[in-house]
Amino acid sequence: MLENLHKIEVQSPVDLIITQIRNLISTKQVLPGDKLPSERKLAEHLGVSRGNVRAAISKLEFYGIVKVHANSGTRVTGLGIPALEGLITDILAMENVDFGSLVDTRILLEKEATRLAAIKRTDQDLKEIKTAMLNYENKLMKGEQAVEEDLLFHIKIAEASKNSVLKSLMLIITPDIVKNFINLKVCDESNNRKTIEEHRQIIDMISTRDADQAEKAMTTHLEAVKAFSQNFKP
Amino acid sequence: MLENLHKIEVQSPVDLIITQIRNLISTKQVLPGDKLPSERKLAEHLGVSRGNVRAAISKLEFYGIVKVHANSGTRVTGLGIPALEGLITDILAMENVDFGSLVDTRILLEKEATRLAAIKRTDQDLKEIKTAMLNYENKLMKGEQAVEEDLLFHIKIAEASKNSVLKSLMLIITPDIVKNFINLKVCDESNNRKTIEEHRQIIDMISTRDADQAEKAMTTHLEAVKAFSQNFKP
DNA sequence: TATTTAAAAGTGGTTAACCAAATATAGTTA
DNA sequence: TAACTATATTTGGTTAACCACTTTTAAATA
Repeated sequence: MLENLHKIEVQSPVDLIITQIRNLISTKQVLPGDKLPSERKLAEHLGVSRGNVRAAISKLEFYGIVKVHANSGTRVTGLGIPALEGLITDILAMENVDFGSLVDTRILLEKEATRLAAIKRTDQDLKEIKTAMLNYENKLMKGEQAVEEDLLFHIKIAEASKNSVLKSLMLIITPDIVKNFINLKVCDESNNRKTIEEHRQIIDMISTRDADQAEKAMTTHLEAVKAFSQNFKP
Repeated sequence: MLENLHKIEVQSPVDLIITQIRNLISTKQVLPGDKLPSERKLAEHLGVSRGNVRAAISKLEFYGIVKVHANSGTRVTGLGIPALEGLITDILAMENVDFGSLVDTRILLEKEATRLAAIKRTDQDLKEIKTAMLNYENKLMKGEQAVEEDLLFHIKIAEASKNSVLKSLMLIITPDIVKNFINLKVCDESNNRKTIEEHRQIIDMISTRDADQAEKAMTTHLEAVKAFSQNFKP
């Protein structure tokens, strides 16, 4: 009997409001550059409190959809209406992203980061990467999970690439990776020794500034993760 | 005389609060899994209103640093303390990213997106890409700027790649690209004909499902942009 | 009529009080 | 003593009033 009950979609007030405002924009009732209705009017029309409208607009500003000007108004930014069609929902939906895409994209970013790191790393970078690696190994030796320490090792490499955007994007997808790893219990204890060896090889190649080999080592390291993820596709 | 005046760093209250909370976490006064002090106590200690603390925590939740539980408390998420060291500031600083990194990373993402699009595109995808291209051309013919339409063309390709993360990341960096393009007045009218031709080649290769040639065509298309950006490095 | 000026209406920003749910505490009972 | 219960406290969520600044409006002035 219970299987006939459908899961209730809890949709927070602010998400509802965001949807409404998006409609306002995509139906061209508000053009880019135009002012959004004031927070008070929005609140009254939507039948919610101004605080909720405020929170929704705050999110919208995060996504770069609108720009609030103190005491003056909130304007829709120039990024054209057409692009907005699916934009907001897509970014919001990133939370429920499929693991395969996540791993593929991670590999793409990390390969490039490793290549660049081999070329542009400073001695200080190398030192920090090694420290991160040791932190990972130590935690592993104590028999604890070390997903976060592992990720930090990779982020340090991205840092050494001197490409700030590359690093930022890695930071953005990192929480999702951590979440999925823990959910799926990816951490295979038997692979620890192999992982440690692969890390050391990557560092060696970065250390000797061999970009091609560094990228190759990282690719090898990540392909195992990808193979694993494919076994868990729903 | 005026040159002796230093620009005043306007730092909004919430950014200050975020910094304080970050310190609280990175100095291990609050461990992952621990509850953050209540909003009221934070507000009192920091000498600000609870609303500001609320806004700061909201941002922190966006970044995945904390998770708020209604009527119970706000907890620091598992993503380890070490990674937090520079995380928040880095993401916040992404607004002032250097154009070179931005273009490099865009090329990286787009090459992969184009490759995948050639393989995985549906007929519907192809149709939408062509529509986006025509929108771009039409606006160009009217002598208007068409940065946004250009970007939308590229986003449609990312959509066809069927890799949601890839698309999301492109959406994230798109506003920055638009901003910089407009600031630098990159749109070179003399290149219009060349750009249109390159777009058509990319579509042809995606249409015939030739992944290698599609990626190559996209690379050619973007290299011009990269060359331009290097002439404008500060 | 064109320009200036002053008042009023509107804006986002901020604050303090109140709400219901979750939690901790003390009291009661077996 | 242990388990349960009722109460008090603490929590994030919500609301409405107030603030300072901006924009609009309309009146006064040249």
